[in-house]
Amino acid sequence: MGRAPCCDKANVKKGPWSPEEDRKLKDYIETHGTGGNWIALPQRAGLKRCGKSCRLRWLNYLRPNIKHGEFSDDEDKVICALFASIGSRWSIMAAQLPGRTDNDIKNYWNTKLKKKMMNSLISLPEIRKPFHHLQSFNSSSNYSYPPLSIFQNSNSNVNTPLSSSSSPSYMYSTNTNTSSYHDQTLSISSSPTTTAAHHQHQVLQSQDHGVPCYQGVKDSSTLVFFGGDQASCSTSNSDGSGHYEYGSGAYDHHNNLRNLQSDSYKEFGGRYDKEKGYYGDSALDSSLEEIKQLISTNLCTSNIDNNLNFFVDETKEVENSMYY
DNA sequence: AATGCGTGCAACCGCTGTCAC
DNA sequence: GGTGACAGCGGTTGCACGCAT
Repeated sequence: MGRAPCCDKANVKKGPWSPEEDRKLKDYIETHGTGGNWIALPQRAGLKRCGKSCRLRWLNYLRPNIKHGEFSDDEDKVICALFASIGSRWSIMAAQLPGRTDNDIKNYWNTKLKKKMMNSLISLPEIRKPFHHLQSFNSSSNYSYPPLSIFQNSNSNVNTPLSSSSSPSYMYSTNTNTSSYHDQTLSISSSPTTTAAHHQHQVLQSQDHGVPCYQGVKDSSTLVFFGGDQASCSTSNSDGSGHYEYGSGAYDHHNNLRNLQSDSYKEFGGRYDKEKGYYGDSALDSSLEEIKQLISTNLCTSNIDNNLNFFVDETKEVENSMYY
């Protein structure tokens, strides 16, 4: 036999904490500490809560020196850099950001920063620079990213080599009339304000299913391509409706269903589309690996701090451009 | 004013590694 | 050595709030 059950699951309160419960928990811990035993704590503190719930409440909300509110530009930089380096290791990120909790960082990334980065990364000529030396390439290329070492002096845990799970597959072109994108010469966009968030973009896609499929977003001067696998190929929507395809399928966050058959999205970065019956955030989800790789590559190819500053500045610019 | 929708975030869920029994 | 609880973590959900229609 192992240990006794931690608590009577049927007899503990769930849901939001009341001010009175907060006070009891805070008073108890400030007086007695946690004692390294969260399971026994609620009973001792006079709370009808599971120890796990108490721990979460304390760590995420009641603990001293917790920061609430807006994340600073510097914090944005750190989160982006760490995400590129170690992925969704929120607790490690929290260790680098005093006063922030893993839950806070996770929420911030999922609701704001991910979209900011996505909007920024897919539209910025500067971000494409690391790829300029590649005349042409596809998803089978052997290009590999060097490990990121930004924080190696502050925390060895975050100096983890990048994932090698997938190879980059991006192509950029100023040619707006091409339906087959292979072996195109890479070039820098001449349009500084190009963004995939502009609403009238038209969907283009590779017609050649014998090689990795590329989907692009087209505006008057620039194409931005994101790599994908065969599952991301789908029929083109060029009806000018403002809906466009992106990524590798719609992802339903609430039901954990991936719909690889979907054929359009309401809007880049959007949420649930009742008309279509699925979520638009999938564009972001399917490109997370691209975000990580783009951030990593950009960071690794030139001065890190300059690039981080660049991220923040350009993100603001793109955000502003979306609302003109 | 009523309703619907999008968003942010607190809290819960479930998994994994560790450790007590 | 096996079993099962604990602690910690990342993913997911539910709900309140604000804004748009």
